[in-house]
Amino acid sequence: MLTNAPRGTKDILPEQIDGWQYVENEIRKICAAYGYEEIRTPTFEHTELFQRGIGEATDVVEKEMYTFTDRGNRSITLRPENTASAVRAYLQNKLYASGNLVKLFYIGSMFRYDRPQAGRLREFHQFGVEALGEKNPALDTEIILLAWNFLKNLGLDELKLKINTVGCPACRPVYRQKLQHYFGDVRDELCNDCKSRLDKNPLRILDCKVDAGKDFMDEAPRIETCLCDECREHFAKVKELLTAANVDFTVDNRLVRGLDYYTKTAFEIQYTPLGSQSALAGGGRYDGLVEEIGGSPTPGIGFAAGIERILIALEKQNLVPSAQKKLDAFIVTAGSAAEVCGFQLLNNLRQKNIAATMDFAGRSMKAQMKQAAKSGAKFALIIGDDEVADKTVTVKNLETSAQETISVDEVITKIFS
RNA sequence: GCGGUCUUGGUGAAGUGGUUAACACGUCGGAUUGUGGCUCCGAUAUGCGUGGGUUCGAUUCCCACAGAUCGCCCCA
Repeated sequence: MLTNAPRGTKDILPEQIDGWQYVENEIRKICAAYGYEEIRTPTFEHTELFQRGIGEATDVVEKEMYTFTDRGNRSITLRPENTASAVRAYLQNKLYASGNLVKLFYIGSMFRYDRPQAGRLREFHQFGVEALGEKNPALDTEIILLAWNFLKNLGLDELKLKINTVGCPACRPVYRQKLQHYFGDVRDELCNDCKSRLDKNPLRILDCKVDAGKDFMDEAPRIETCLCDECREHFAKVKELLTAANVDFTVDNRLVRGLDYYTKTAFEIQYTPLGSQSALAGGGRYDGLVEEIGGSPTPGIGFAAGIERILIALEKQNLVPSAQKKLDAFIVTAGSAAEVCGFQLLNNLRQKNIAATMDFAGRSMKAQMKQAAKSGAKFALIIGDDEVADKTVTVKNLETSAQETISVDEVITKIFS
């Protein structure tokens, strides 16, 4: 118990950190290229921010949040996603004051109380971007391209980009009603989940896997038939620009985002080998969110990507580079006088940022040599009684086995410069 | 939240209702004087996820719980 991290959490160990840093560096690179700046928001927020931002009726808010009352009697929630926080920070810090489009990205832990699985943790890490203040469909495309190129550049194959439009407050209600009528007629044939979705969120019936094969699905009304002119043109433009950018995508009318704030463009990038947790990134436009949180009407669009999932995908394809951190030197000593000299030398080397270490366990010289070899150090710096007396060091090149004895004072200049 | 599978040392694992829980890797030590990578020798689980139960006796059978994993769900 004491030695087990809570269910759904994981330690990221030193041997895994290369992959994380690699992905984080790639994130920073591509965000710089696209003009997105990093923001870091608090790990927890007022519960109400998520209730309002994500939507009361969503699964995330209904049953997946880590919510507690703090000692000051505030209802606090560990962030289940970062879009609401980013928008809150945008408003609180008046980032809109620049008058320009505000482009942000973040990397951080998110928390959802879910049943853990490979690629699904209770504390997990997302990277995401948000662009606030512009409704141009070119921006939708920019965001999709950022996500797509990011994953492509990592070398992942078998990526699938799916896009859809979910309408806006003018046309979605119309579609919603149409669906309710349509599925209402075949209510008895729906699975139990979908029966309750019928009232809450009929759009979600469309991507139900239980009912997927049933006859009435094919005939279900399509959103295209209900879109208002603005949404139709917007979607057409996004598709046109994606095509111009030479990106393969499929329009999936069943792609419905689970968070209430999405409007118009919705997209998802899947990596099919991941099985049931195949969504690497997902996002879309959320033109109503800023207003919902208390700002003046401001369009926005963004996406989030799961870093653990990306790493699983990279591992599957052997794409995680291992940065070999080699030691420059391993100091080997024999005798207590030598140990002091060795320690001095160790300190001097480190002052010059030369990666060095020595044995502190009092092992035999032979054992120290073994360790030196195993450490990957290029040089063994050997100090025994003779060297102490002469103020010298025997430098052995562990790759070539060549060795020479030189003055201590010359070690840094002769060997490591 | 629902259903299935799994859980043996630092790692990969074999195995049995009953005296020493195989093997391999790793780790540590040694093979005479101050020198590694090869080879050889030796050491390395009072313990078989946790807690109960059945039994003369359980790591092996039963139950519960926990964790991992797969599918559902959800989503990144």
